[in-house]
Amino acid sequence: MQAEERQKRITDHLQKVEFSTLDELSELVDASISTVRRDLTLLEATGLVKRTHGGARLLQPQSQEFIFTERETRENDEKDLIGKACARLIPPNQSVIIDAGTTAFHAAKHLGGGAPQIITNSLPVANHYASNGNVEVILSGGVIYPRLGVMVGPIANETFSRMHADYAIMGSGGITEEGITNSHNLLIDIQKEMLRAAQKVIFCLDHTKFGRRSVSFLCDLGQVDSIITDTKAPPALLEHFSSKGIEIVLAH
Amino acid sequence: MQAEERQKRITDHLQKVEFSTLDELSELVDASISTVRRDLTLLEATGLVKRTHGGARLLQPQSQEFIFTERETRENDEKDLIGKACARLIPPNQSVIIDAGTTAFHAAKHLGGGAPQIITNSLPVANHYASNGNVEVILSGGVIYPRLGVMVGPIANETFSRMHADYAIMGSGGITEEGITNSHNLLIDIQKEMLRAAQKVIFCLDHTKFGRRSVSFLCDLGQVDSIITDTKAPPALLEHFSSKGIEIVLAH
DNA sequence: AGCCTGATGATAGATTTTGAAAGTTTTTTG
DNA sequence: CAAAAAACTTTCAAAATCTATCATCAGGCT
Repeated sequence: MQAEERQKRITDHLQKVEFSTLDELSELVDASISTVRRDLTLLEATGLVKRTHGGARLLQPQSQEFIFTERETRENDEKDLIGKACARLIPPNQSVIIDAGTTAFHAAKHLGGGAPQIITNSLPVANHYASNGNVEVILSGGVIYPRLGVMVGPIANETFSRMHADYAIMGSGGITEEGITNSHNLLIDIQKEMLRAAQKVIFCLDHTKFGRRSVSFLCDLGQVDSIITDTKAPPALLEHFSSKGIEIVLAH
Repeated sequence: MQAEERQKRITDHLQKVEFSTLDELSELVDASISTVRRDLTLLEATGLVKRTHGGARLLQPQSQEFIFTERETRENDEKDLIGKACARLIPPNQSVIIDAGTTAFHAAKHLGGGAPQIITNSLPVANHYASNGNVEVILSGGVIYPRLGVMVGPIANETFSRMHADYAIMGSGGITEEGITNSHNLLIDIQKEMLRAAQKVIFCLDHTKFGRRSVSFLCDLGQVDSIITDTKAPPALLEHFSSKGIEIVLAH
């Protein structure tokens, strides 16, 4: 049997059983334990499978969650730091709108303490708090945009159009001197409503977003109160934003 | 069995029973008491489980992943069969409202094939389809009711009040000759809207629900088109419902 | 052919995990 | 309150598993 076929069979098998021993796999693909070991090391590098003592297990059991949740978290010291810095900016007991997207999600993770009301259109954020009794989570509703777990469409729009909140924690695809841009039109409309609904607007943007321009225009800099980013953000741009009266927080 | 699988089984078991003794766990995973102890110390470090004298208990009983999700499924042949039978009743390409609750959730799992529109206030149902591109899921929005992952409140109510759908797949706390009852008032209002919005109303009720009466009245039998239950349901009551023109489906 | 390459299976020594048996602490019982 | 029982921690040797290495073999190339 070919190496690729073996590896496919192994992953398929793991999809079904979640855990498996080396013996089992070795018999399944009719190869020696050594070979299965080697296959597993390769598969592990792809991120689908995790080697364990004596076998392997599926890394993301069936409902592949959403693009983030655990996987991204590992590598993202950066985003996580931004998230923490953002959470520190928010006083306890405020109502907070949380945008959909990985960066905002990381901020949400650290909000736990004193946020009595979280308003979001992000399914991952909702899941994160759903089982946690001491935070009130309001979901916007709407059509689920599959891979990202965002709710979009008229229902989501309308919910936000009728909301008011103390803070909005936002993410986006890019920021330049001309303003903030994002990639999806469906999201833009909702984000505009979020900006309108919030007293204070915080943008969480890692350094890769600076100087980038996505397809759709979201808002100009006048609507932004704070920007939280990491230490690799270009100082020139930061200086410019600062001169426009935007609070800049460098997460470290 | 390998370490990780053992630990998962232990947590799963604890999700169900909240507390368990070492002997019990040791037998469950077929390992020595020493090993179970070690596993528990590890699990305790993750924060999910708390060791106690003589056993372990779940640290955050609320965080049980909405009580259902995927895990319980395996053992629930009964509810699963009801779910399958329900899915068979629904022609392809219909819009389907799905109630929150375990029974309706099981029906949702089997709908995948030809249901282009699912409308629900259940977070678990949403999660189940969120990563699956070929089903359109509309979430009602609302405040998340922690333990169950249901969205409730005015936003949810209003969303449903403006919807129309071909089918509603419902669950409830009890059914008697006088009608259908459920336990939470917050849920009742939404369920009433669901019934109104749907052309055809299907109730999924396992046999334990027959003859039981919960605190709040939901609807009388005239509003029910079909009841799906298991073979242990009391024939006398079934006969009575049938005589009122309700279609009865026994899942087997 | 002859040589190289890459994959495979086997083996030896290092590492981890396991179960059991010490001794200590906590809980129960009289 | 003290003794007994149960449960816990620590320790240790055996068992299982891992990594690294090596010999073998099939296929490709000059």
